[in-house]
Amino acid sequence: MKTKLNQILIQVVEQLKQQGILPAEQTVRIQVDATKEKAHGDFATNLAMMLAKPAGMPPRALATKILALLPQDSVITRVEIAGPGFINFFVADQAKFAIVQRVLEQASRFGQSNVGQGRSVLVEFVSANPTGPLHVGHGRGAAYGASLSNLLAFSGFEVTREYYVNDAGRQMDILATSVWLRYLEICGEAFNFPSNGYKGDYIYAVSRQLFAQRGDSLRQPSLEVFAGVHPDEGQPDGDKEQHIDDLILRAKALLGAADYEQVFGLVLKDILSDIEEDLAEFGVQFDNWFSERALMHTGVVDAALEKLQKSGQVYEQNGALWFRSTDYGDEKDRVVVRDNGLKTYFASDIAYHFNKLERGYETLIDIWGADHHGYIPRVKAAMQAMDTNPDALEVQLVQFAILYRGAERAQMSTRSGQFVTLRELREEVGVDAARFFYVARKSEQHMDFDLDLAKSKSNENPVYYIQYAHARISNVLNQLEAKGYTLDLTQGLASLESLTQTHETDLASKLAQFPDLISRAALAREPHQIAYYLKELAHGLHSYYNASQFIVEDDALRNARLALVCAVQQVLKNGLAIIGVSAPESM
RNA sequence: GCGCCCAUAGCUCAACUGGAUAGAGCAUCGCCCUUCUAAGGCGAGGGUUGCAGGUUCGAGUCCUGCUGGGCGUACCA
Repeated sequence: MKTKLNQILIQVVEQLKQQGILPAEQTVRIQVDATKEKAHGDFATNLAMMLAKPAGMPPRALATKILALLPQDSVITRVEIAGPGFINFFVADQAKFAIVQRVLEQASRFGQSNVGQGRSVLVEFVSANPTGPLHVGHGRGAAYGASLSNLLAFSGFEVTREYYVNDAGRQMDILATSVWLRYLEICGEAFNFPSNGYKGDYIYAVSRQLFAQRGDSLRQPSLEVFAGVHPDEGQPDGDKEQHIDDLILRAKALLGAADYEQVFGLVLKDILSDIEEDLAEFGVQFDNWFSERALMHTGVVDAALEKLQKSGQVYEQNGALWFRSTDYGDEKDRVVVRDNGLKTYFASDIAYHFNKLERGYETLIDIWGADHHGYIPRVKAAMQAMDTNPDALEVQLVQFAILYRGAERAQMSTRSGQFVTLRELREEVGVDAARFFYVARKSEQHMDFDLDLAKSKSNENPVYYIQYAHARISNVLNQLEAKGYTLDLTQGLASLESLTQTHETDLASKLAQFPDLISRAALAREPHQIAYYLKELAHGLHSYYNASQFIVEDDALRNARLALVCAVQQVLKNGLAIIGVSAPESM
């Protein structure tokens, strides 16, 4: 309907040009919107107001001219000029119900579009360091990324979901060393655990696993382990960073390359499989787990650096290698190889983003925590320096969820071992509520997450409101059989003209908005719009349910109502599927 | 200091990307279960959209300057 009005208006604009009312070279963006208020009809356009100036006449006068040019159409019962110059269209009730048949025919495909035009998109999200379990902060990125990916796939994009595994670098060494130290404690060694080591329970679990596999064959006397190690924080002249770095060197030296690798590999595998399982239970799945270590070991990072070197975009200073990111608008140049010879995380990221494009993706969507926003200019700079288009990268920042327990703010820190994990959240609140809660908020909006509220009053969560609407319809269909009727959709679709209630036309209009809403949400990367739409649709259903009985004696009326309600159920289901929430048959 | 993000009802959030009288849920106060599920419905109250200017037919939305909060500003990841 909306596209039809669009086409009509395009023709009207052409005629205005021919009549000399509009300059021939005038470009126009036709805008037709579903109205918020019923008094304004079903659709409205602001065309006359947009063109008032180029036409050199008042909006309402122009609107009158436009009205005269509109072709007769049986579907449009009335057109009127309103307010400052809006043109409102009133659609015949009977035409509104045509959507019911479309929904039922297209079923799970209803709402799909081709706005993506088959463009290949790589959506990279979560990508949390594998140094511990996911916490609730990651949950928001996971929920957003998964929903956005579904939304894009539904809208004609070719989507690949990727998790970048930061399995290289110092944090991983600290982790491996922490595991070994806990292992030594299990063996019976006594010492002060480094203040900067990882202290979570999951470290013990891996250490016990290590002990089970290797007995005490990796044991070293603690005196030997701490020999020559810089003192820890809290001791005279102590430095926790220096302390842990020295311990890493001791671990590597005392264990040897092969055994160190085993410890490293054990903890990495343990944590990664835990993350993968955690996400799967949260309804989030990846097509690809992309390893940073692999990127380094296969020489991809070196190749990227070499490319920059050849084009003269890196230089040496103070023993480090710098990339001239200021040439591309960054605040300062960035180190890619440190004076100790280690490549920075940024070096891998240059190679990684180049690699993404090399794999053939046209659009790269990175979903990052908002604390990484300062990182965007340098990555874009690198893409430009690597001779690729920086506009191919689109960074979606997700703000932190600030956790509360009642009025008290809960602190999160992976290393102190005090945090709320995603797993705990799932168990307390449930997957559906958690997914919905996260995705119902605009991603760049700061968000307060009150755990006490989420679990103690979970019945008040809006997700149940939507699910309830879905379940209610299932229940009606069950009741239908219990009362000895059979659903006859063919008759229902043929009898839609018997639907005359406001609730019914409202629902039909709402259904008709779904495809457009999906396209808009996909292009804006805003899955939260779906959540709000579903609430409104559910509200329409609940109102209708309270106002009239669906299972009535009149066959035609009964089946018409049921056809409408089945269509509502289908759309609820499609929308919920995109945001990763289940559509229960009963509650 | 500089940069990015945010500020909307008591609370948590929307507002179709510049449109008409700024909307929902929670909380508060009235009603509605002999009916297909009351996890529901109907209604009421609640607002100078942080403040001050500007842009235009029209601003919660855009521009400038403040105020207040978050984040960033590493040879960390």
